[in-house]
Amino acid sequence: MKLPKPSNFIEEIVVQDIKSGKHGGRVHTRFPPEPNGYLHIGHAKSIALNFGLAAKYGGITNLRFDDTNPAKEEQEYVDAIRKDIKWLGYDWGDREYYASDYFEQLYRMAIKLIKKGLAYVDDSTPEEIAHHKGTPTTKATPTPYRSRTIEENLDLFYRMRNGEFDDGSKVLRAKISLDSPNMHLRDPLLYRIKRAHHHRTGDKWCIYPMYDFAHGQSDSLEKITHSICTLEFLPHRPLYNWLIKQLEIFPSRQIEFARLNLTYAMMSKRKLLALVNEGIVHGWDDPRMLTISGLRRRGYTPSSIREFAHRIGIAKRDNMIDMALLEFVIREELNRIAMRVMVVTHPIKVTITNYPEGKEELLSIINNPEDESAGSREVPFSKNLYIEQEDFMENPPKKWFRLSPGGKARLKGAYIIQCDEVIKDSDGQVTELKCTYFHDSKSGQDQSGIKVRGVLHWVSAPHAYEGEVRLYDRLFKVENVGASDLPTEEIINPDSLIVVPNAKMEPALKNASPDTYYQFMRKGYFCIDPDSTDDKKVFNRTVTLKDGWKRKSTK
RNA sequence: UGGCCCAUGGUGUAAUGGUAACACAGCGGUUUUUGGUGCCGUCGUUCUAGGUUCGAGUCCUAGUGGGCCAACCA
Repeated sequence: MKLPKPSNFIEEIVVQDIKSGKHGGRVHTRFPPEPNGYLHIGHAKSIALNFGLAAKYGGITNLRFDDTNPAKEEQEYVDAIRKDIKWLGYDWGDREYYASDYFEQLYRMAIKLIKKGLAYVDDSTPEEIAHHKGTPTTKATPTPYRSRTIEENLDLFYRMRNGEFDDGSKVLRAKISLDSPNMHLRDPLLYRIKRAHHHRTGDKWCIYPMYDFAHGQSDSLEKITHSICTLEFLPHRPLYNWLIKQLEIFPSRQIEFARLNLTYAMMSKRKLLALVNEGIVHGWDDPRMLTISGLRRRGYTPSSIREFAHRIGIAKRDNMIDMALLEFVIREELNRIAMRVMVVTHPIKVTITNYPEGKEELLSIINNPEDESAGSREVPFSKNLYIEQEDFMENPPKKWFRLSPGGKARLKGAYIIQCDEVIKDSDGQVTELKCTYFHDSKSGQDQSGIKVRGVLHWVSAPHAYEGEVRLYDRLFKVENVGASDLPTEEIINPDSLIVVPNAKMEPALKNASPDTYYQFMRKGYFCIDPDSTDDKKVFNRTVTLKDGWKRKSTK
C-alpha cells in the first residue's frame, strides 16, 4: 500500500497508525465548532486540516456542533457555519452531529462514573470550589462533599436532572486528584445546573455537561480516530485519556497543533462578537472581518483560502503569519481569472481639444492578458474623459512617467495624449486638463513613433456609468492585535473603509455580475457587493494591486 | 515562582543522525500598452552551554526565551 508523503507531524502520526493497523487502518476526523459565532480564517485552517487529512489518507470527516452551553449558542450560528464550510468546498456527507444528540448517553456515562466511585455531587459555590482547588504549587483541600456515598451521589445527580435544585447550587465532579500540578485533574467539573433554552433540545434538560465531559465522549461515540484540536487543550489531554479509560469507551486520540495568528488581525470569537455588537463593523460578514463570510463578501475565493491554509503549514510552535501571505494567495488567483476593466475613483476632467466634438469611437480592449479565451470588449472613447487625480502631477519627481504639464502618456487601449494646459479652481485645485491627442498613435496601429512609458486608465465622460466603490483596508493598524493593551477604538484603522459613491466606470460595468471577479486596472481586484441594485452597483475592493511606484516613492 | 508545550533567515514551513531548503516579505534587474503579471538575480537561518556520536538543526542534560494551565466557557 502506497501512502501519500506526510507533510506535517500530524500526518506522520496518521501514517504510523495506518501502517501499524491501528483501528484497522481507519482515519476518521471531525470538525467541532461551537455555534456561538461565525467561523473565521483560523477555523479555515482547522477545517482544511481535518477534512484535508482525512481525504488524503482515505478517511472521512464529521461535522459536529459542540453545543453544550445553551446560554451562548444559537441556530443562526449553526446555519452560518454549515454554509461557510460548504462554501469552502468541504463535504461532511450525512455525518452532521451535535453533542446535544448525546445528552442521554453522556448522562448514563456520568452514572457509570458515580457507580465506580469516581464522581461526586458537590454543593460548594464556584468561589468555594476555586478556593479548595488550591494553586499549581499548593495542594487542594477536599470539599466536605467529596466523601459522599455512591448512593447519595446517585440520588443527588438524579434529582439534579429532575430539576429539584436551583441553578448553580450543585455540580457533578470527577474524583481524580487533590495534588496534581495539572489543575484540570483536580476534580474537574462534569455537569452544571443551568436552566437555559437550548436551540435543539429546548427545555428538556436543566443540567448540561462541561466541555471535558462532552467533547472526548462525543469523539468516542463517533469512533473518531484522530481528534485534532488547538494547543490550549493540551493540558486537557490527561483528563481526556482518563475518562476514556474509566468509561471504557472507544480510545480516540487527541492531537494538538498551534492555532493561526495573523498580523493586523484579531482571531478571538469573543472580541469579534464585540466588534459586531458595538457597531465597529457592520455585522459578521463585514468585508473587513476575517470571518469566512466576511472574506467571501470581500471577494476571496474558496480556493485561495484553501491555498492559504496549505501554505501556512501545521506545527506546534506559536506563529504569526504575515497578512501579506493572505493577500498574495488571492492576488495570485485573481490575476489568472479577473476581468480587466477601467474605473476612475477620483476623477479629473480631461478635454482632448483636437478631437472632434460629438465624435465617438469604440476601442477594442482585451479582457484578460493572462487568459486569451477571455476575449475582448469595446469601450467608448470621446473628446471628454476622466483620468485619475493621482495620475497627474504638476511638479513631478524624477522617474515620473504619468501625466504632467507638457508631458505625454498613453491612455490604455487608446491614444497618446499630451497635457497642454492645467485649469484650477479658486482654491488652486486642478479641475481639468486640456490635452491634445496624436491621431496616428491609436493602440495597435501606432504610427506616431512617440515613446511613452506611462499608461493610464480612463473613462469617457458622456458614457460613464456611476457606481459605488468601497475601498477596504485592514481593520487594525497595529501588527500584533492580540498583544495590544490599547482599547479597541485606538487600534482600529480609521481608513479601513472609504466609500466612493460615484466612481466613473466604463459602461460595461452597468451589467456587472456577482459571479465575475474584476480587476479595476492599475487599482486592484473588486467584486460585486450584495448591496448592489439594478440601478446602483456596489463594488468591494478585495485587495490592491502591488504598487511598485508607491513603494519606491515613499521610501 | 509547580507542571506541561515550544525554539531553524524579517515571517512561516521543510530537512526523520550524513551538503540547511522552499514559500512569502525585502532589495536589484529585465520584459511589459496595467509602475500589475512573468522571468532572472540577491539578501539572510539552526537560542546558549555542555554531553553522546566518525558525524547533531535532529538524541541527552542544564540554562535562557516564548506560550499554556488555577471559567459552573469551549
